[in-house]
Amino acid sequence: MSKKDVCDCEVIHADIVENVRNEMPDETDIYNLADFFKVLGDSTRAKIISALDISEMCVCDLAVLLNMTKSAISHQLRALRQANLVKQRREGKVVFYSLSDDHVKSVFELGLEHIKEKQSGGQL
Amino acid sequence: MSKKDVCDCEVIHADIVENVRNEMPDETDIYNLADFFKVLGDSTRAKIISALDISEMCVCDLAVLLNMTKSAISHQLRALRQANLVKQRREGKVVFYSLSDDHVKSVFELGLEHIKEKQSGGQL
DNA sequence: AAAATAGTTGAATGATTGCTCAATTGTTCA
DNA sequence: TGAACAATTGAGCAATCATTCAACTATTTT
Repeated sequence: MSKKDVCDCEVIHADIVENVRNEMPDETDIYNLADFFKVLGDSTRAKIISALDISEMCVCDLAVLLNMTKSAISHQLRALRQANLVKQRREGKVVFYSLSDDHVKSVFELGLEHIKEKQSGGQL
Repeated sequence: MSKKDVCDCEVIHADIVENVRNEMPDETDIYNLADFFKVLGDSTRAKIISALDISEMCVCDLAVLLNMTKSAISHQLRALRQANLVKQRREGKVVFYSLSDDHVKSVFELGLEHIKEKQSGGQL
């Protein structure tokens, strides 16, 4: 048994651990999922997504709306693009961004439900 | 007009910007939502949640399952606890953790749909 | 009371990350 | 062609964060 190399404790419930190990989603999927949430887990990117959920916008519009530089917005749009959350459309000098699918909207709405519930339910 | 203090560009579509500004969710909500996703956006915490979704587990079990120290697991459980994602139950020396509500499960499943779709649909 | 085990906590550290700044690309218009 | 503007990019910096390490609390057992 070499599992104790890293873990500094005995297995308490070997049966549970084995069962969970077999039932757990593929490690790669979990990793990708965490990366997906990581992209959503920044307030600037969350604002961008909330905005694009209402209307297609160009980089400059987003910069004015969020009171940030075009550069900062562009950097974050890059992250959103790489995660397949937004798509772009060029019209002359202007690049318009919009959400690339409906999943994000659903995920956002579910997340909002969660935080709203915790706001009223428990006190911090 | 003092908005140009930060943004280094002219407003391209003032009407769109104003409309979006009025329609956007409350800034506080977006901020809390981003914090919620930030907690999910780490592979260790995502694994813990995936595991607890299958069975209640103690810190030691999780440490063995994920091949990490109890300390590292405990630190992450603290983050999950503060975000109201997990709850604890003590039984003697052992503390059992479990998911605190169903929202997380739904959010995870939606997120998985998203990444599965992108896997088959587009190539990197 | 003392030993043993499960879990928590705080400080320290190495890695990641968001923004700024400066330079560059791409497009339009004179 | 060159000036003007939208957007992108890379390097650098400060802040955040995940893990380690060591010390500590809590509970059980002898």
